[in-house]
Amino acid sequence: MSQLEELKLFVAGRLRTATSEILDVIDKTIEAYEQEVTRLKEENKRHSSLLEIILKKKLPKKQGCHVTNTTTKEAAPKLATDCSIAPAVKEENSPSGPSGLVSGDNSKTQTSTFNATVGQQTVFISKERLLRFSTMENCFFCFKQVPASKHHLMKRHYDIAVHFIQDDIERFVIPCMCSDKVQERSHWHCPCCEKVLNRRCIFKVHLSKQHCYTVLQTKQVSGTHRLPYTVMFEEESSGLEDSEEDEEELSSLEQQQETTSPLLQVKEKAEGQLLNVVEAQHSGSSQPQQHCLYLNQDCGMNICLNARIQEGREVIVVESHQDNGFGKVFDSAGKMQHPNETGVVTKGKSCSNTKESIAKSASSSLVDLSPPSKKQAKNRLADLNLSTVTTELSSTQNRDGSYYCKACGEIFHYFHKLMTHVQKHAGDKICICGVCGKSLMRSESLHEHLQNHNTKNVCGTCGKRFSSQSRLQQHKTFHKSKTKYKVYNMITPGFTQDFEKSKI
DNA sequence: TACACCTAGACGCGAGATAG
DNA sequence: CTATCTCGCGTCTAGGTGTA
Repeated sequence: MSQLEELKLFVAGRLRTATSEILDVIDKTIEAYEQEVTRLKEENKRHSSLLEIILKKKLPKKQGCHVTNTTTKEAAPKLATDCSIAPAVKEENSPSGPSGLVSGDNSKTQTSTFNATVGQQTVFISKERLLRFSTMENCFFCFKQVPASKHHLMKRHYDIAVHFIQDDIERFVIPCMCSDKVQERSHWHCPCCEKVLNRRCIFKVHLSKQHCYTVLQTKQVSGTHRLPYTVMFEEESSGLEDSEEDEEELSSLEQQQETTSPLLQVKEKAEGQLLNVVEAQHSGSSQPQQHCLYLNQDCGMNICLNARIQEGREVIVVESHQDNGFGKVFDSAGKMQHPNETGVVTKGKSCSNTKESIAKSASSSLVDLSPPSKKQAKNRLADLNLSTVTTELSSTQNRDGSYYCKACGEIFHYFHKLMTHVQKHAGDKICICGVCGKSLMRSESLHEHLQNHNTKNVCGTCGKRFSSQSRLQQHKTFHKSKTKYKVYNMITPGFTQDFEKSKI
């Protein structure tokens, strides 16, 4: 037997051994997996029956107590039939919690399509549902290896969740750090359109505008107000371990509800006072007033929208304060320039071969910048940049009518968008603010920037200036939410501890 | 047809909060 | 104290619409 044959036999033997070992491990894994599935099936059944008991016997009596309670009451029957809700939402309703992800029974109904990379849910209807993911193993929602402790889930996920109302049910979406992560940051999975958004505010706007959901302020959600009646619900939810114990708890909970009903009256009274105070704060403001505690988001998002619609576009007049040097603009030669009445000083420069000639003409143009009309200034800007750029980085129209940039090949459906794009290849800023001298890429950006100098967009609370009315409105909602909590604390001192650590 | 404008979203930065 | 994270904001980008 040659050495080659011996080697073959040796390798074959090793391969057989390795294969058998691998198969053993797989068998064991499958066996353990099946056991887990069986256990979870039983657990699911138990939880389902328990949920039925709770829904039948307990929750109808709590109607009108609190949002947290009504959500659970309505959640099961509604979610079961609501086809408009994303798979993740349906999955959330399953009592199996995190274990449901591997449950064979639930595999059909819980196929989460919106987050294929992880298959996890990020939409919940109660805090307790989220806390079922609590484990000392790695957090299910974090990309990094972090133990999913209760504290972690609360601090890193629940506390910054986005709460919204869908079909009269309060839900919340937690941020996750799954493999869909955007720039190593937490992000948000839209439960409706599967879109991944990387900013909380963007996600809230997305929910509000794209899906017309009522987005609640973070600190105004029912789960955050840790009144006794919400604690009551927590106890109820935490008792989902054993049906017998649950029956006992249900009876005790009924007793608790009776004892806490005066607290509910106090809370309703407090809400009434709160609304009065809030309305008083709104008086004198042009913003629409809101009359519902749980429509606070309307004070923010929706009011913001209304304001944008109602507000006419403002004419910006930029004043150049040359006495103190503020607003002075200098050309490349150090010569002071006078911005035109639009606050725009065009700076002609190109990366082309004709750089010198263009710079020359640009320089002369700058000197000659007597205040022409805005349109003239724009035309000059176009003369200085676009025409030059197009000669150097000329673009071509495709047969289908679209345009593409010869420099990078990027395709545009609109010619003017191509022209804007081409400016990037010129490699220089083209617009300079006549007030502060800041250079910006585009005239639209400059227009937005100029509103920083507009005294109209000043926050009355903190005095901050903003680039646009919408930004100011967005900022005002920040103050508004804080104000409400101050009021809330005054009315119901019991809340103080919860909000002491907030930004108030 | 060119331009202004609106809108949604991305991106970067600084400030502040918080966990370790 | 430091690293990490979120948030608010300014700016940029691109799709789309209205209008002169």
